[in-house]
Amino acid sequence: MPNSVGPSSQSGGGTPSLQVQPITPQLLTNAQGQIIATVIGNQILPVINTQGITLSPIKPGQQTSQAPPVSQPSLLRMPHSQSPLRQASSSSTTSSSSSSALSVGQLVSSDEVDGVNLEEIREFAKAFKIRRLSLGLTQTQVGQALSATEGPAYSQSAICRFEKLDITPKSAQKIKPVLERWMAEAEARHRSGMQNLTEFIGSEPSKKRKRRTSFTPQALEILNSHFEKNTHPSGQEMTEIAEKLNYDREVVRVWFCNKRQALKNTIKRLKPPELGPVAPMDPLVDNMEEHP
DNA sequence: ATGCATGAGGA
DNA sequence: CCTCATGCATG
Repeated sequence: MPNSVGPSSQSGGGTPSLQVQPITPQLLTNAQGQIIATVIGNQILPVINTQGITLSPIKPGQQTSQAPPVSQPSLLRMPHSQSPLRQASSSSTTSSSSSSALSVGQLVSSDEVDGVNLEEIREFAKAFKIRRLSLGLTQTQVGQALSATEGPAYSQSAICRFEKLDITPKSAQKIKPVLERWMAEAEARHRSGMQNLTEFIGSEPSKKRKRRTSFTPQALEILNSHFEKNTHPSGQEMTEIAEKLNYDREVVRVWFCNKRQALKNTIKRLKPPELGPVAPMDPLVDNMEEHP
């Protein structure tokens, strides 16, 4: 019997010390891959929890509407006369080219890039997954339900990537309100006994798409070695690579595009906010997350 | 969960 | 051609 849960070596009567243990929700699934329950710490909340959704860490100030309050980065106010032109209208994204680069002289207490609070995103992503599982819904079901409603729709892939934070901060910020809004509705309906969360509005016949190319391990090694030397091969170079490996040139080009993109997409492993009195310096922390 | 594909928008 | 945001298809 494979014990799937983590170490619960908790001898009773221990001293209530300040043991910081990040809540790591574990999922109990059956042979069909269906979620049976969610385990958080020492508590187990089964999905058949018809009413008592015991998790509502909604703190005051959390908007349920889709109005993006666009929290402004704490700007240092200059001891000067400011122009009385201050409009709180949610302006668009001020395209800052450098996402990761931080200007010197701008203290960033909470990590955020492109005006996105990664901290908040991380928090919501985790909460979302827990709430989704509490309703007994799969990523696919959420995706389908989302397509059936007004507003932006997202696929299972998108849901997955959001939960895993395998996306850019910008994307996360965009999808968050959508999921937030939908989740609120879903929970409301759930309480009403209405199980019609996975309504399926017929999908139109979609265009046929090219079959996915499957690169051989040998080809991948060649491609990767090229990529390490140069992430941006010239057209000429790509043509030669394609010839040598006997793949479509376009396929090779796309491979490089996707490869480059893969390196950028992820707000995991973006430096988490430094806690406490300024950590000396993190030269290079390679943090491999486990994959649940 | 992730790899390759598509398509819009930008130089 | 590239980057970016996303999704279909697949392991």
